[in-house]
Amino acid sequence: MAANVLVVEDELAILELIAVNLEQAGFHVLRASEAETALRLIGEALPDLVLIDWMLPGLSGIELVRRLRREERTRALPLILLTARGAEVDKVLGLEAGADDYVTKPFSPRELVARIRAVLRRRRPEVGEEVLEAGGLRLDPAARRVLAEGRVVALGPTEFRLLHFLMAHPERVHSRSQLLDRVWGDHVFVEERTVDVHVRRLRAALEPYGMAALIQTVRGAGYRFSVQTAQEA
Amino acid sequence: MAANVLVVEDELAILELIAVNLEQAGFHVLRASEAETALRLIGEALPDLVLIDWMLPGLSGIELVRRLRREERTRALPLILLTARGAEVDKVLGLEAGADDYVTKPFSPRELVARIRAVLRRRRPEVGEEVLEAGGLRLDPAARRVLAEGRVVALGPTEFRLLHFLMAHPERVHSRSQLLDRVWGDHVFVEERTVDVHVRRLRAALEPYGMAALIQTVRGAGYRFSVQTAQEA
DNA sequence: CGAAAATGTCACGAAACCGTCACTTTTTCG
DNA sequence: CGAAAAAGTGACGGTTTCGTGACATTTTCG
Repeated sequence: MAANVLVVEDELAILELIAVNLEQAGFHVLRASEAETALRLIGEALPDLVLIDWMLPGLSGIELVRRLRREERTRALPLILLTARGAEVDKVLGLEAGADDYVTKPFSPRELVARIRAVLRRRRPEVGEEVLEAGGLRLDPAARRVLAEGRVVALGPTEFRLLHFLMAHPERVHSRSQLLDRVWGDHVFVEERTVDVHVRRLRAALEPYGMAALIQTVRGAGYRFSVQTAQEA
Repeated sequence: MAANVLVVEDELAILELIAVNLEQAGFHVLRASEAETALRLIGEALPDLVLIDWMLPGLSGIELVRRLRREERTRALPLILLTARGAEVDKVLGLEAGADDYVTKPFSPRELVARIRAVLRRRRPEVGEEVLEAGGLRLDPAARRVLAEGRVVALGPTEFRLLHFLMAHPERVHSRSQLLDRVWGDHVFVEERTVDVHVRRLRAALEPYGMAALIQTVRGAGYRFSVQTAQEA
């Protein structure tokens, strides 16, 4: 998951309270205390969701929502409004302006996290769901399962993602840093040699089916999934 | 499409106006002019969506919404509230009570139909009433009964819905949050780990028939109902 | 009303998984 | 040939994830 959430809130105590809760729930948090900073951050690092307080100095929360909905780039950006209890009218205006949801202060942290998750879930399209087949291997992303000649191959989460990526981009070499970016994630810092270890684990899992040769080492460059050169061993 | 829509509205002129428009749009319309009749109709012929006027004699619209959301059988039922213009507070209360959307009177017929379609679309693709059979299990939604090799399996309501959903979408992984959305319902906020516990209860119920292996854990991803891999233990 | 059933949450322990390291083997190249 | 570089291998500690039993609360129903 590890979604980026931008929190726009001028009361610092509340801002931090929210941030702590979100980070505990596994989100990465960006902070802004007024609309201008928020807009700049959105421009720089397009977050996955923005949590906006209704009361902001300068450009108000609802105006920020309207503005984000108007612009092409941010039109589909999930937005949640924070409103004070009792300001009922505002909430409806917020929803009409294009917010995806709203949360009233004071809020329960659990509800906040639940609503964020719900909104994110609703937005996410299904991608990379096609079944991949090559060299006697069959990888089904929806079922999270790999079959070798009809037999189930036991893979850990990381090995599965690694094989998924390699099979989605076969017959070409991927450097260790590329693999770290695409399989582990951009912002994750791990040693490059970690890739070696997971390649080894993946090979070990394929070995019983005689398919370890599908994952090939290209010395000085990286790894490759290839059916063509697999036989030559 | 041909969805069943129950309209709850005490002003007969408006009720008929709505009914005509909906029928023209291809919906099948049920009518009720107060909450008690509505509840009876919902009990008899579980409609696909209920359109509820805020102002009703006796049990008010919003109380009806709350009640429907509380009860097991109707928790996931799509609800739209009809409110008079200007009654902003009501709308928000309605949404908080669990309505999926609201429409202000006077409304444009086109908007009404559009919102109904939108809410229905957002809903789960209805898990039908058809009998599901897989891996020696037989689930009959109409009878709300599960048979394992001909013998009745004792399941609680939640376990039944969980198994129903899993069997309706077999051979693919469902994350805990997906399951919460589609088995518990969008409006419910419960911990993700709750899913684990119910999976455990479901497995315990299937265990005596040696069918616990049908429900599989996919580490880091969720759960899966699968006949294919069930044997390999 | 009161017993029974169902539900959601928590705490604890076991198992799986991950990243890193030290060491070995293989390859490259002066 | 022999040293250096690159990749393979096995092991280990720490963390995450999941299964399990227990418990309090709510709901159902006689």
